[in-house]
Order: sequence, then structure tokens, then C-alpha cells
Amino acid sequence: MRSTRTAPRGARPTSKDVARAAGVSQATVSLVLGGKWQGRVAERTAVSVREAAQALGYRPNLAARNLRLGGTRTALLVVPALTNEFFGGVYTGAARVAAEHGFGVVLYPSPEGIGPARDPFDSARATLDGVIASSMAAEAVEALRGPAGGGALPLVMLDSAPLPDAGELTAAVNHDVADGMRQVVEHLLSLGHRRITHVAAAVDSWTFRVREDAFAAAMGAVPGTHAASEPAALTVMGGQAAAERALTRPGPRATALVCDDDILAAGACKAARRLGLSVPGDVSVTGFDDLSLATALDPELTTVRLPAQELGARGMSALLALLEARPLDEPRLPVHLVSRGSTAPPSAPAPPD
Amino acid sequence: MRSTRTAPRGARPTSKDVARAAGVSQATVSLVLGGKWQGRVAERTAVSVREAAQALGYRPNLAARNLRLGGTRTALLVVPALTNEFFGGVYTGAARVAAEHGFGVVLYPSPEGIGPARDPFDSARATLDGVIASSMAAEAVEALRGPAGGGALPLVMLDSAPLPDAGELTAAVNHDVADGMRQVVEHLLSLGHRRITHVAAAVDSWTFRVREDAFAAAMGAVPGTHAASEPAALTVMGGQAAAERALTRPGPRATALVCDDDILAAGACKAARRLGLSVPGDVSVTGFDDLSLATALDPELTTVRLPAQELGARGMSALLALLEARPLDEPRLPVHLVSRGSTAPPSAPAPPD
DNA sequence: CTGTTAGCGCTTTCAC
DNA sequence: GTGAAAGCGCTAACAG
Repeated sequence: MRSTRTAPRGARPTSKDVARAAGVSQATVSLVLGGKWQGRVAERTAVSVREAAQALGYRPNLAARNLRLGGTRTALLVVPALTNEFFGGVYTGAARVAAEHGFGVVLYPSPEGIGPARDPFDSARATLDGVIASSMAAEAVEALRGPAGGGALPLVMLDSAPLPDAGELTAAVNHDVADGMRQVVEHLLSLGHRRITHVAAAVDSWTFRVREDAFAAAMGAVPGTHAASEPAALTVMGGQAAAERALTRPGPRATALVCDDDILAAGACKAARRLGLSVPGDVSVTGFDDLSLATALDPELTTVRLPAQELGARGMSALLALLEARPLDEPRLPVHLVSRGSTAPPSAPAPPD
Repeated sequence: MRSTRTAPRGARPTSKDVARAAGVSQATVSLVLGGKWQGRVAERTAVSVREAAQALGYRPNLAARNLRLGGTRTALLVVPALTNEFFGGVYTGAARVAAEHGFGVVLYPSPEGIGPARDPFDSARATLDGVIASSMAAEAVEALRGPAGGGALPLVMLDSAPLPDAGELTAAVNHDVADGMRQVVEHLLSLGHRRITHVAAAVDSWTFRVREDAFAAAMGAVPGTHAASEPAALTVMGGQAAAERALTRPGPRATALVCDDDILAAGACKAARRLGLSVPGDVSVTGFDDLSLATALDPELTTVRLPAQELGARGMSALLALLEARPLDEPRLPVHLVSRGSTAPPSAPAPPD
């Protein structure tokens, strides 16, 4: 019973301690614990090594392993904010795929929102094998890769404009938000709406520019429709203020409000109700994202579901493909409309132009 | 111009490469870049080292640094889910304090919710200096520290029951949720409510047990009041179902619903409205947390604001204190009621007992 | 003031 | 089938 001698009591046991306890060499321990002992180490030896490791509560020192291996099997996921459950989904999806390949994911919520991000190497405190950036501005992400000269990291952009100087080490995966917007407009048109205002998030990012364009295109394609746009800060209050402006504007009132985000839609519903208008009786409202907020509201929101987990999963797959120099699969994810209580036919037929 | 020889083109430059480029030794590079060269290295030399590092795009290899230093200046923050913006606040607060002390924070969303967590060492892929666990069950967190024998990590529990076997390496920081619940009940009582139902989250965790007890105590202290309790799954639908049960129960109806969470309160509002009851005209509703959801609803929610960032910040401070063997400050954070539109005096005076 | 040296804990040839 | 030894990139003693 001299096993107390194996480690200087209180310190973390090392593989050397395990080796001593099991009466073998450090190399054998590494082989066994690394699972590469097929036909190199005797079964009996392997068992005793595992027992010793167990008894000592041995955990490999990852810093040492990473140093030796020259990689960390870790990806950094950069997101603009944690206040939105959408990014929780992205993380979950990415982490799942990563785990299947023995990778880990470290989350880095950029302190600057979607703007320029601080150096993640100072924050994540790990050496990284690659970066996944979700819903970030292209410029913001440039800094993340480090000076382009000295070993730039593989980068996957999610829900963003493709990088201007996309090299071989870059990939992009996006939701088909343009199609989502098209589905919203078609839904509203088929309900009979002709006068529709787009409550547009006043945020300069790819995803919102695409929504703007898709809205204009879908409305423009149908004669006899009236499209308008109202910018809104990306908050409940911002949506409320914008919807109020849209609904009190002189001239015939819009019968439907298409909002760039569920948050904005929540504000729009409040505005409508405060103006004595009922949703969806007097005005229909749609959102985007399908966060849990969409069903917390009353009436529940008709909205476009963006599969966040799927996006994260595909992002991680793309990063793995990049690392292994494999070809990438189709980077556009289909989305679909979820029809709920906040949309209905307009109360009166739209007046002829 | 033979500077191209400094690194084997394509590979990450090391401190050795920088040393060669600057014509000094590796040690000097380390000193200069580590900021510890005061009076040890000549100004001229320091400048040329920095220039060389810049030119090569040199980044220190963190794995090597960590290995050498035996620590990573990194804390792991374990949270039950990313779907709740509360934890975003906790992270932000913790990260801010960490940064002020040269620490980083890595987020680990436990895949099992508040239940037992998987080994974070396999996921975060970093060696860690300590763990902060927010709103996790005590048992769930035990596994995180690794086998208690082999070098247990310092641990700070946030928003949780104190650990049974709290050693010197453990601390706890909590919101004063009991006081928050007391404030809710007092608010309702002073409005004239006497028949109040607690819509209680059916989750076995410290924070909800405290709310239950505080509600019962606050109601029990005032004669002539009627307290009831209705368990609810922690979702909008769960809250809706529970509120519906509470409001359709035979006998005099409760005039106020005290919900354990804003999510539950959202469901309660839906239930009331579906029963033809107005909020707050016929029934008052309160929440807990003050998430952005609270102001997205209409009417806005009277709720208890829990300062999440402050909690995270204090948690990180506590961890730092633990690491430096310093004494800890008061671990209970004050909370306060935010009165909004979802509460009002009951429409008819409560019937005498 | 600057260089040499040792070693953090691990994996991986290469001998035996 | 197992052990000895080298070395990943960095920092901190200690010499010069």
C-alpha cells in the first residue's frame, strides 16, 4: 500500500504517475489511454493501466497534448450576442457535429454586437483550428483570422454575405431567407392583402438586405399591390415605433405588416393594439425566426422558421470539410413559413387603385 | 532581403523565428513580448523585436504557454441552456470582470439542461483554472470538478443551493429571490388582492424551491389571504395550461397569478385571455426575471428584475478570490420589483372569508 | 543587458 | 510487447 507515493499529494497526477502506479512506461500509458494499443500492448497490461488511471483520477493535460499534436480539435464560434436564442440553436447544432468528430466548440460572443470583434485569441484562451462566424459583418470577421500573412485560420461564415476575398480556406452557409420572405409575401397576397408595409430592421447586415430586396421583388412582381418600408431599431420598442408610424401615415392604411424579426413583430402587435386595431382583424403581422417569443404572444405569430441548429451543424460540417480539404455540399438551407394566428384576410377588400 | 528564410513558408511563425529575424535570442523575445523587459532589455532591441514579430504576424502558441505556466487563466462557465437570455447576461458580466484580470471565459451549455453534465474537459478542450456553474443542480456539478481526489477545480455556484460538502475551494453567489418573491406578494396585497395562486415551475432546483417557500411564508403572514399553488412545466404552454387549471377551479377565483418566470407569465396571460378574462382587469399576472419578453407582451409584465450581468460579475470575482485565497464578499444580490401593466387592483373586493 | 539551458506533460518513432 | 528518448513552443532560472 505505498500507492500514496505516486503523486505529491494535492497536485494533478500526470501520465508519469500513472505509469509508475501501473509499473509500466509513460509510452505504454499513452498508447493504452489513446486507444491505439491494438496488438502493441498486452491485454493484461492495458487493463492495469486503465485501473491505475482510474484510481488516481488521471486526466490528460490538454495543453501538453495540444502542444505535441500541433492542433486542438477546437473551433471558435463567434456570435453577435447571446441575448437571442437563435444563437443558442446555432451553437447546439455545431457542438453536436463537432462532438461526432472529436472536436469541441468554444463560444465567443462578440462584445461589439455585429461590429468589429476583439481578438478572440485573447479571450478564448485556446489555440484554435478554425473559426465559425454567425451573422457577423464581413469586416468584423477579418480581424478574427489574424494577420492574413501568418497562418490564417479556416473560416466559415454563417448567415452572412460571402467574403469579398474568399480564399480556399473560406466557406459560407446560409438560410434561404430570400425564399422565406417570398413565402411570407405569397401567404399575405393569397389571403387578399394588397397594401403591405415592410418593417425593416435598421441593421446593416446581409440577412436584412436580402429581406429588403426579396420583399420588394415579390411585391413588385404582382400588379395592383402597394409596398412600403419603414425602418426600425431591432428592439421591441423599435418595432412598436415603426409600426405606429406605418399605421398612422396619411392615406389608405396597410392591412399587413411584414416584420424582419419576431422581436419587431411583437412591437408591431403592441402598436396596433394601442391604436385600437386588432391583430389579425384589422391588421395582419408576420415575424421572422420563429423564436419561442412567437408562441408566447397572443395571438401567436405567423413567422418564418429558420432552423438554427441545422445551420450550426452545416457550418461545422463545412469547417471540417475545409480542414480536410474535402468538397463542400450545398450551402443554402431551405426555410418555411409557419402560419399561426397573427395573419388573416383583410377585413375589407382592398380599395381599387 | 533574405527575410523569407525566417519561417518555412506557410507554417505559423514561432518565437524562435522572431528571434532569428530580430537577431536576438528566444528569451529576449519572450521578455519583450511578455512586457517584462523593464530594465532588462535595451529599448532599441525591444523595438526591433516588436517589429519583427509584427512583420511575421507572430502569435504566441497558447498551448505551449499554458503548458509552461501550468495554468490557462481561463474559467469555464456552465449553464443549463442557451435558449434563455438570462445566461447571456451572466456570461457578459463574468467575461467583463475576467477581462479586467487577464482571464478568459469559455461557455459550456450543458446538453442535459440542469441535469448531470458531460465532462467539460472533453468539450471545452482547454485546461481550466476554475468552474462557474449557473443554475445547475448540485449533483450535476459534482462531475465537473473531476474526481474529488485528483486536483479538484475551484468552483463557484451561481443561483443554486450551496454544495453539501462545500470545501475551501467552493463559493456561492445568489440573487435574493426570496426577497423578490416577498416584494411581489406585498405589491399584490397592497393592491388589494387576497386570493392569489402561485404558478410554480415544476423544476427541481434551488431557485424554485426558494420561491415556493417565500410565497407561502409571505402569504401565511397575512391573515385573511388565500394561497394556492399550481405546478407548471417551464414553457409558455406549461404556464398556459397551469393558469387555465387555476382559473377554472371550482370556488372563488384567484384575482392574481404569481408566476415563477416570465415565460410562465406569458402563458398565464394567454390562458386568461382565452377564458375571456382581461389582464389586469380581471386577473393580475406577475413574472420573474425581467427578460425582454416582459416588455414584448401586451400589457407589459410586472416582474422581478434579476440582474444577470451583476451575478456573472460577482461569480467571476468570487472565483478570482478563491484562486488567490482571498476572503469573499457578501454573496447575496438584491433584486427589485418592476411594476408594469399586468397588475392592478382586483375588479371586485375580495369576498369576506 | 543578453544568451544558454532546463523542463512543463504528452505522443511518437525507434531500439530492444 | 515494452521502454528510452526526442521534442512540440514557451518561460524562468541562472550565467556570462
